[in-house]
Amino acid sequence: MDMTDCAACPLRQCDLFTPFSDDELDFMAHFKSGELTVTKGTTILMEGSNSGQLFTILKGMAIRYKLLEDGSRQVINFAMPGDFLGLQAGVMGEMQHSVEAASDMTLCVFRREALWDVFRSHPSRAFDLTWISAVEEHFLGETIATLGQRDGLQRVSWALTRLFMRLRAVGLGTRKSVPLPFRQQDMADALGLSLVHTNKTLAELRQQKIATWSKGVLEVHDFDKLRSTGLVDENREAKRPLL
Amino acid sequence: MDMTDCAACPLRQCDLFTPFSDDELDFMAHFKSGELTVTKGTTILMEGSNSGQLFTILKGMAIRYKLLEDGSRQVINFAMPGDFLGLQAGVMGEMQHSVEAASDMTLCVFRREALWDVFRSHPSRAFDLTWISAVEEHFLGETIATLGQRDGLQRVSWALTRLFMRLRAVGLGTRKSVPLPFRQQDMADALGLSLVHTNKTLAELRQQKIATWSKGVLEVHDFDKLRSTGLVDENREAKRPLL
DNA sequence: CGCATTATTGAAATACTTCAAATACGGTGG
DNA sequence: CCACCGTATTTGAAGTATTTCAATAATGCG
Repeated sequence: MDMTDCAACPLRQCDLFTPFSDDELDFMAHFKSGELTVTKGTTILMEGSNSGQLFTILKGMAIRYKLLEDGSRQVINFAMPGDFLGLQAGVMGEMQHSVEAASDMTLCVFRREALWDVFRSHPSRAFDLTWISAVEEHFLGETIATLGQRDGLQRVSWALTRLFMRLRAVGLGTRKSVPLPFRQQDMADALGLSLVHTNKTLAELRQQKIATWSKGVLEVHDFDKLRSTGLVDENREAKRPLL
Repeated sequence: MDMTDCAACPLRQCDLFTPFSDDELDFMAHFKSGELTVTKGTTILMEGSNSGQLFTILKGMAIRYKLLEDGSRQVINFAMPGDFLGLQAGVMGEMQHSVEAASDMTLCVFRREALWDVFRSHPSRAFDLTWISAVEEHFLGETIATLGQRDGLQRVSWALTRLFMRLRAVGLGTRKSVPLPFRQQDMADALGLSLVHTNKTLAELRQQKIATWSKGVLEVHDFDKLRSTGLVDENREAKRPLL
């Protein structure tokens, strides 16, 4: 099988993540049951379903979202390489949101039953799982603060700043640009803004030579301006575990 | 010491929570290091701090919030009896939000080091911790959807519905009313609305004889109307673990 | 009783939405 | 390689929910 060896996993190199011990590495290789390749548009996990699998994103990006009763869609966040998918169904028995591939993707697949083994036999990795969950909570809290307290320009700047920082941290793009394969509609649904307003706000950032997002690529011309407009604080992201 | 025995803990009776096995009960009693009583207004946990303690709320309610760079405040959510506080600092090493008592409270206190014991020696309880974290994530996702997609009346109705359901589930209040010791400003900061608009929206719910929130008590006159206005679906809350 | 905090109400200002239509883009088949 | 079609982006203009400003009334605490 043409499967990336965990030992050779490029994500391990990113200093966004805490390093693996040899033991942990062994276990991950055992935990891993395969690799999945999906094309843009594929639904990876479905709200209400109880997938038998858990994933870590190796390549590509995805959209986590909820559909509301009235047909509108809320994008919860954007998932990137290194992100873990399916933990909710793993512990609660049911996904609370759907996940759709925004680009072609490669995913590391774990059997759900293996989750029990983690808790029974690898307490430090179980701890890491909870850690990952706590990190997720932290970002959701920040999102709530953004939707609740910031205006359109601040929201868009916040989102672009965070995406840029995260993508750079996993080694994507160049010094001032990163791939960003979403539609403006996705961004609008993430920020609770209308498509039209999102578009006009992006136009303003472009016109002010702060950032340009076009054809799937985000170019940041003035990072500090973008960051301060989005009210994102300067200090670097804390390390977190990778599964 | 005048401390509630875990075996006698009234929260265990609520069918919102999964039942305890005798083993689990034993462990919890061991895990518990004391009880804390605080008065309204006390800051229990502080953003950026690394508290040595974890808590389960036994009595009273609290506000989880973040202060933003520009001075505004976002209330992340309201914490009620049965909620677990401090897990973020426990695993990530630092709180990402503050927690302040909205009424006089009684808290069950756990030593932070005990968290390690849980993962090392009690895998099923460790699993529950992750479960609790996943439940938290679920609610934050729902909050994001509310702030992003719903208008003022829907937001207020959503919040009152959830609070009412949750408080009833932990045995508080009567059939149609529950204690709700927050200020309108707290609700406004939670929903991303101005105080004035929140007030006018509450006035409308009152005038329409749907719900009245006054002097720390929420009376729900037409639950189904409130629920449907807030676009909350009918199915009952899934059980979750209690720590 | 008096003071500080919280709730209430009216009116003006505005950020954002909705509607509508034009333009650009990307992929497909001829 | 070009023509075509569906999807995504862009722009203008009118409408509206919500904010902000400002002032009064009620509540609760020492």
